[in-house]
Amino acid sequence: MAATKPEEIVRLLMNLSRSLTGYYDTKLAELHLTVPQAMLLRQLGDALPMNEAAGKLHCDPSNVTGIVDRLEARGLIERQHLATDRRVKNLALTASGRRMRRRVEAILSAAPGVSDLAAPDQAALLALLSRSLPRQ
Amino acid sequence: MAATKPEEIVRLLMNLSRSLTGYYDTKLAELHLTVPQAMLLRQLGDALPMNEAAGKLHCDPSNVTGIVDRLEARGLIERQHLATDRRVKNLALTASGRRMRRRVEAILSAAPGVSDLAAPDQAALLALLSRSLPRQ
DNA sequence: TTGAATTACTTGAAGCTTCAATAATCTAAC
DNA sequence: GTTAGATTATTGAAGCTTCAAGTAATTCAA
Repeated sequence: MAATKPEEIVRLLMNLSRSLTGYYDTKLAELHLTVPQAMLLRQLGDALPMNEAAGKLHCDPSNVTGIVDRLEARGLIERQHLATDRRVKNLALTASGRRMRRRVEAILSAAPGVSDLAAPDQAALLALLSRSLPRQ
Repeated sequence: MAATKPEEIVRLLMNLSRSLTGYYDTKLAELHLTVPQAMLLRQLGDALPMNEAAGKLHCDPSNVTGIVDRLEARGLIERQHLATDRRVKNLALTASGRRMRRRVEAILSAAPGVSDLAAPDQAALLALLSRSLPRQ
């Protein structure tokens, strides 16, 4: 039997990732939310400095500014100045943001395809993925 | 033992995907190429209508226009009008594009993390991923 | 043959992403 | 206390991405 080409694994991995993102994108569109907006809402169980939000989202802090602008314009979150450090702006959900976050969580907790695997296969996949992840 | 949460698998999947893309991005930056530009070059073993290039890249045709603009400006590819159907523009590598494509292939064929798995584990991962991919 | 659909590509708007540069604030060393 | 250096958030530029709309060319049917 021929050796598995890592290249082929990468191809499948990217396809699956694109497929999942596409699913979330479609579901979230019903709420008029984008994937990055939903990812940010998900992190806001507790108020969070923009700074730390960028860390959770694995993106540049300057990126958070725009996402927050749009969520704030819709009244889903608000920037709160921190009294102890006036550079920092805490992101906090509004009442309507809290309701939206519950709907977002329901959508993001689904995993079409992956959840169809039998439990032992899911465990195996989890193990293999975590061993493929460099560092941490 | 608690059931594996599909959500956790998705998280790892996205992380691995981001990690791989980050690796390619860094390596390609040395060639002053972006990941989408490299992905397009990789497809151009033979000349291809922009149309079909969009299909291979799983993206909107309008997206190809901009990527091609930039690669063409650097003299790596060229648009060739098809005589038999003057709507179609074939994308073809220039001589310098062919050299660049070889360097791109060397970079994209690497799979850090994944390639460190033992052969049987790679085979298992391949199988699990392909079974997680919805349809076909 | 001509008029209506279809197809290929492009453009513009909106949003995401990164990087580099900037303003405001804070910390620490002097 | 003042100043030099870090840190937080923002802005602007460049590129990617999608969708909607537009143009040019082709196909097909009446």
